[in-house]
Amino acid sequence: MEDDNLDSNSVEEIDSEKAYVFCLCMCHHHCMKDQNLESREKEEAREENKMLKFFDILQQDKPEDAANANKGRFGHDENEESELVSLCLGISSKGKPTKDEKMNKNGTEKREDEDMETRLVLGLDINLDPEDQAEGAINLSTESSVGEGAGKEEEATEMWPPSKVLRTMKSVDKSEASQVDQPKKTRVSIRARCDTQTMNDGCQWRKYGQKMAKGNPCPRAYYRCTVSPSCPVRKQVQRCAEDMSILITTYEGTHNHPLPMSATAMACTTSAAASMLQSPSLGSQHGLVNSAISSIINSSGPNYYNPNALNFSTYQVSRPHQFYFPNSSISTLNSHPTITLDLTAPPTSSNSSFTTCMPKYSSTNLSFSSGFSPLQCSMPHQKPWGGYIGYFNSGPLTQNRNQGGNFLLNTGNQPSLGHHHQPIYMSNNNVSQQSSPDPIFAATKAITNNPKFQSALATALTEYVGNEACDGRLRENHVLESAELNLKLCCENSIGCASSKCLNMSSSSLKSQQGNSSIFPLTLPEQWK
DNA sequence: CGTTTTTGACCGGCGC
DNA sequence: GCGCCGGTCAAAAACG
Repeated sequence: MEDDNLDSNSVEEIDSEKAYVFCLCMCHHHCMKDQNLESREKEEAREENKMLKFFDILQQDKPEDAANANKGRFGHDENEESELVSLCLGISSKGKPTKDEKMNKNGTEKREDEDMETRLVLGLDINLDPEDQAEGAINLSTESSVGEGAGKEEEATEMWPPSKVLRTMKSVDKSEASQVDQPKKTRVSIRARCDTQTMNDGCQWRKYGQKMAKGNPCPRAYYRCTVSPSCPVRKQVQRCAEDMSILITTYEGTHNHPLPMSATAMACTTSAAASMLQSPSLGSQHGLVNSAISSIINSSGPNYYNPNALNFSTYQVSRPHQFYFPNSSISTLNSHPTITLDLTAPPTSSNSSFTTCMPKYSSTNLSFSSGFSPLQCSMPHQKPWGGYIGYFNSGPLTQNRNQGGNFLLNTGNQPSLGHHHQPIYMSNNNVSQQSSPDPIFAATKAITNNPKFQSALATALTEYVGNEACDGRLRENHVLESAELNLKLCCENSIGCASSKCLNMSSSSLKSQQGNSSIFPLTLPEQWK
């Protein structure tokens, strides 16, 4: 990331087209061999930096937003809420807690975080420990609970301590042995057709190992997130033994840093899936998933670095809401509860989601047949009504303005089987799923499209906001409405995650640039007003 | 020359 | 205790 020389005038310099180009830059860099494409990537990266800088500028212009956000995630100006959709996910404020600075022990890390101030933080971890939940410290993992969670992170700079350190810790503090009873890190496994070594999910990964796994002729590769040096997130990538065109990517852990916007799609999806897996009722009742969504809000607030970021983690579930997955099961293999999102199932008539495909694995299986990839269009909310065309994985990304404010995406369906990429046309109202699965968006959409999921989320938000977040300034009904709208946006915009900076700027700052087709999907679509 | 990948060694958990 | 297996480490090699 370079481009430190942007001046404040960059706001005017960013035209609408660039604005939605930048979000694509990281989506396909692993797959691009072509020199021209590489150079274009660099250009796009520069545009992303511009946009990030742009966010900071806007944030500086509106310090009250940060203050409000620190009060509560719904603490926007009420007048604005009539125009804006209040996702309130992952806004970074200049008023970040000082622990940010503590984490930035050297200049490099600090700059990295500065660059990512506008990015989102999403994680898989939900702490099942009731005490931690009460504190709003959310963590799925037993191991990573060392140093994770809102109440603990200040002492921890190494989120995923080396095994030697872990061993030492375990030997020192036997009192924590109770955690042994808890499952290990929750994993979210995503099956998707992919002809490249890894799915490009927007994050930066470094390979640290490769092993032959039993029962699979293909080696399993181990990657760790390198966006932040201390990020504990790991992923495993392995080809499916039965179908080599299917890539199984398993995510584990929570990013302890703001995510690049292009990575929020995956993070959002895995977070939602993990949230469902972590439902207290799921363990004892097959197929019945407790509200993933009551877990979306972390009440005591601060996310690791970003106090306003939405962490898909379990807030106290005072009133569990449940919804049903026809074919789900839990895998506790290796003590790792795993939820599998199967994005390879053939399309069905349903475009929402939880289809009735039988589980392929003895884990929580969600089969999605809908279609397109947030891997490529990971920030369509940057310009959801403007649209672009992208390819899943290795195909070239091109852009195409769509007059009607619609979203046009070429998913590069089943790239391993050819390169005839059929475009998917998505209107504001629904998604035509004419092609086969495109991974993460499908998952996100499937999860968030579930009416019960929406209802549960809305209720959870209502409870949360009504009780705590807004000092009584917002009416519950208003919040509920917002929550429902947010959910719709989550689905329609494919990732369910949007920077609230986008929210803040969408109406007042950017209307002139985009007209009705704001690059930020934060203006309320007509049909929802 | 810094970063990333490769790959054999090592470790811990688990079942027998 | 032993062996198997999954996962990680770290030195060397490769890469840009």
